[in-house]
Amino acid sequence: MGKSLQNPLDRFVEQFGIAAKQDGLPRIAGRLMGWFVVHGGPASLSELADTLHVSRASISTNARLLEQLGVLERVAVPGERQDFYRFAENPYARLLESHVERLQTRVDHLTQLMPHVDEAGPDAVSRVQAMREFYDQAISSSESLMTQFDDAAPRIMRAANEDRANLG
Amino acid sequence: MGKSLQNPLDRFVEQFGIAAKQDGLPRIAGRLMGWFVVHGGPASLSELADTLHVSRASISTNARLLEQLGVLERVAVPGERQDFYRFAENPYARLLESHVERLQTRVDHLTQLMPHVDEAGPDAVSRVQAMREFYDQAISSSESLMTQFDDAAPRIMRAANEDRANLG
DNA sequence: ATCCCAGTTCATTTCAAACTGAATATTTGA
DNA sequence: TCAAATATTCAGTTTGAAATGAACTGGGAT
Repeated sequence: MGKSLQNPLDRFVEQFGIAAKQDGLPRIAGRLMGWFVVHGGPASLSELADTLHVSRASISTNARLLEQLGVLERVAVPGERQDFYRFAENPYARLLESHVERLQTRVDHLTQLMPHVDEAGPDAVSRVQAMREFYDQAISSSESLMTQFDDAAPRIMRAANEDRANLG
Repeated sequence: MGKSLQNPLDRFVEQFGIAAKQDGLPRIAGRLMGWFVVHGGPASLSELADTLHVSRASISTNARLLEQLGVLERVAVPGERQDFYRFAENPYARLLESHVERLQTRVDHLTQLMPHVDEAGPDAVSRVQAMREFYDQAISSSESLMTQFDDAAPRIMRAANEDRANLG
C-alpha cells in the first residue's frame, strides 16, 4: 500500500517529485525541494531520510545537488554535530541562472553547426538561424526575469567596491 | 565502434538527442528534431529509420510525439503512399505553449496547497507565495516571448473578427 | 477478393539512471 | 590518540522508461 496521499502537504511533496523528473532532476531531489518549500528547515540528513522514507545516501547526494543549484543552504546549528540544510532565502535567481546555462549550451551547439550547415542547403541555414534567434531571445527573456528576483546583484557590487577599497 | 562524430551535421543531431533528455523527451525525439532542423524534410518514416539507425516503431512513435508538440508536420507527397514529415514552419510558439502548460500545473499544485499550508507556520505561507509569484512571472515572461514568435495570433484575431461579423 | 505496403500497437528486451547498503573518510569531542 | 558520530563514496541492485521485433490494422492497387 502506498503512503496516504490524503494529507495535502505530503501530496504536494510528491507532486513536486514528479514535476522534478519532467525537467531532468531525480525524483528525490524534487521531493526534497517540495518538503523544504513547505517546512523550510533547518533539517538534518537523518531527519529527512526518516520523513521522506529514503536512504541516507540518497538524501546526502540529492541535498548536495540542490545546494549546487542554490535551492538549499547548509547551516550550522549550535551544539549539533550534524549538517543541517534549509531552504535558501531566494533560490529563484540561481535557478534561472542554471536554466540560462542550459539554453546557452544549445546556442553553442548551433554556433558550432553554422559554419557547416550550408552543405545542407540554403533553407538549412535559415532554419538554424531561426532556431538560434529563438534561443537567444529565450535567454534574454530569462535574464531579464532574473533581475526581478536577483537580490544578489547589489551585494556583488558592494563586495566589488570593498575589494577595490582594500587594494588601495 | 560508435558512429563517426566527425561530421558536424551528425554531431549536432546527437547533441540534440542528449539535450532532449535533459528536458524530459526521449533521446530519439531529440535526434529526430535535430535532423529536421538541419535537413528540413519532407522525409518518410523508413528513410528516417534508416538514416538515424533506429527501428521504424521508434520513429513512428517519436515523430507523432513531435507532431503533437508542433515541431513536425505530416505532409502528403503526390504519388507516394508513405507518410512524410517535415519541420514545421514555426514551431517555437507551440513549444512555448507546452512549456507554459507545464509551469501552469506547478502553479495549480501550489494553489491546491495554499489553503492548508498555514498548518506549517507563517513562514511556510510566505515561502509558498513567493514561489507562486516566481512561477507566475515565469509564465508571463514566456507568454510575452510567445507573441514574438507567434504568427498565429494575427490569424486568431482575424478569425475572431469574422466570427463577430457572422453573428450580426 | 486478395495481396501488398505502410503505420501503429503491444509484449518483451535493453539499458541507463536512481537508489540502496556497506565500506570508507572525515569531523568532533574526550 | 582514540572513539563516536556523521557524511560521503562506491559497488551492486532495482526500477522504469526507451527501444525493439513481431503481430495487427488499414487502405490501395491489381
